[in-house]
Amino acid sequence: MAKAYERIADELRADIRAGQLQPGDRLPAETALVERFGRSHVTVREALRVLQAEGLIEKQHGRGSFVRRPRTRVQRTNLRHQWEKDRAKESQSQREKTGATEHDTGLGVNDLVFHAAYSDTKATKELAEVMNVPEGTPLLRRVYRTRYQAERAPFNLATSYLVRELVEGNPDLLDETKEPWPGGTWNQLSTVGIEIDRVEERVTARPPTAEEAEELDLPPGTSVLVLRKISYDTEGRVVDVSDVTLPGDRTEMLFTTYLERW
Amino acid sequence: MAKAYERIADELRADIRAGQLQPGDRLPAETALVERFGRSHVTVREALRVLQAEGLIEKQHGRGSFVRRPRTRVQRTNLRHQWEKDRAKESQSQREKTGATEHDTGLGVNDLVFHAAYSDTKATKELAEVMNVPEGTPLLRRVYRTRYQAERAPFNLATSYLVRELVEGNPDLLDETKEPWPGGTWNQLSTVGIEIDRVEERVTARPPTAEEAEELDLPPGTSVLVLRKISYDTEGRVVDVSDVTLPGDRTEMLFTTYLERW
DNA sequence: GAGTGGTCTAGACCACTGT
DNA sequence: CAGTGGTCTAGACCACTCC
Repeated sequence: MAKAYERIADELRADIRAGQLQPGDRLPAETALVERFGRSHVTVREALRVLQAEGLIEKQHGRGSFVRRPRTRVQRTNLRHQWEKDRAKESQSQREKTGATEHDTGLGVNDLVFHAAYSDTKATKELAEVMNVPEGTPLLRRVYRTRYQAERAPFNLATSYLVRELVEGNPDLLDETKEPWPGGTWNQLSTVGIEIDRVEERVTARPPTAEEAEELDLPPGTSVLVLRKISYDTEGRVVDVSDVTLPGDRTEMLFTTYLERW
Repeated sequence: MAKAYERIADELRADIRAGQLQPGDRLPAETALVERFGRSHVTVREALRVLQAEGLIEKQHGRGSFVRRPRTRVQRTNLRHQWEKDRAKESQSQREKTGATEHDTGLGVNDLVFHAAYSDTKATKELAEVMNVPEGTPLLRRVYRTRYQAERAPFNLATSYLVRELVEGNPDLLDETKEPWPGGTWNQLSTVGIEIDRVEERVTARPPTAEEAEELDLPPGTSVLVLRKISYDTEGRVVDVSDVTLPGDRTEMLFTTYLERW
């Protein structure tokens, strides 16, 4: 015999898949479902919880439960790296016009709110290994939050680590008030003679931590994409390690790989 | 005043983060927690559910709740595409020795169990758009399941779509009993004169559907990585579209992008 | 205030695991 | 069998939204 909450969930799921309940539609109230299925409040809520975990519905306190609509996606492509590198060599006025995020989203500079905070830190064992420097090497940590002007929550959380010694030749690079820097990190690095040669990006997925869910305003039933980006310069040194957390339900990452011809 | 289940979750979470509860450790029994916090069974379970959704703990019916250990990861890199293309031109005996999955996982051919099923289908509107063919174009659908010999559940679900007209010149390509094909799809395509030129991969993350959780044996509190791989040949045609579902907690995707020098 | 979902209780019984 | 987590009830009250 199937469990009661599963039968309820199955029936509602079928209604959604069949289109009897359309995206945006409100589900019957919990009290109505209690009536309809002859089960307790707790059991009905368990069924809704299953659907919520599948990302099929969204609950809104005081309003109701709704069939979820797909969120508009932000695409992030690895073609941006070449674009960023090219941009780093352009004139100041040209560079001021647009940033990498605008490139990805198609939005104007004025639609986005940008926040940066710099701090000094030392390489942990794990970071030291990735960056190929001794443990304890002084690093510059830069924390970024970017959000749409119209929304409260940022749409990504980014932390970048630079080797302090490599960048302190230009004091402006240690000054967070210079952000947002026209031309981005790769222009910053070019001022101290560093040219990026290749980028490695490692992608995994997991449910958000409590803190991430809070900060990114993620509803239950969503995942985050975790991206670690490692930038190598032309001498093979690791010059930047960035950890980026992106909402899984609104981010699409696009990677293009070109192959050698036969 | 904080909610009771949140206070319980916070306390247990702190214990885990502080290392008082190590990965693999069993948490106190629910009845013990009911005692300790002076709350009802339901409330304690709500707290554990929060931790489970964060992927911090794993519940095992009849045994207890345990602090989760990180799962061993499978890395999937885009360098494999060049590797696969190179391999497609090697001798039959050379190609038989190893497959792309073994390349990724470092395992031998004998550690893996491979299953393939072919069927005929027609391009849906969505697929037709991606493949740049008319809606209804005959396609060959190929469904793959790959798993470790020692485990029940496959570690990915893959579906590939080929334009039937492009491949039917070689009847062997329509025969699922020829799988696993030494040298993989790109060798198969080379037998009908197709050379792959570039690969686009789109990555998103979301919670598993009920069916995926079932088939991949995913515990609650995990996400899936969804990969759509589109292969273009040297004439710019889309020759393969593959949809792959990967467990987020054991898959790391690595993409390397090379840049032009200044 | 009416209607919605959210939290909580005290208790019962079921299902699974290990001895 | 004892001990674990899983399901379920009937009811109370709280918190939020909207009119």
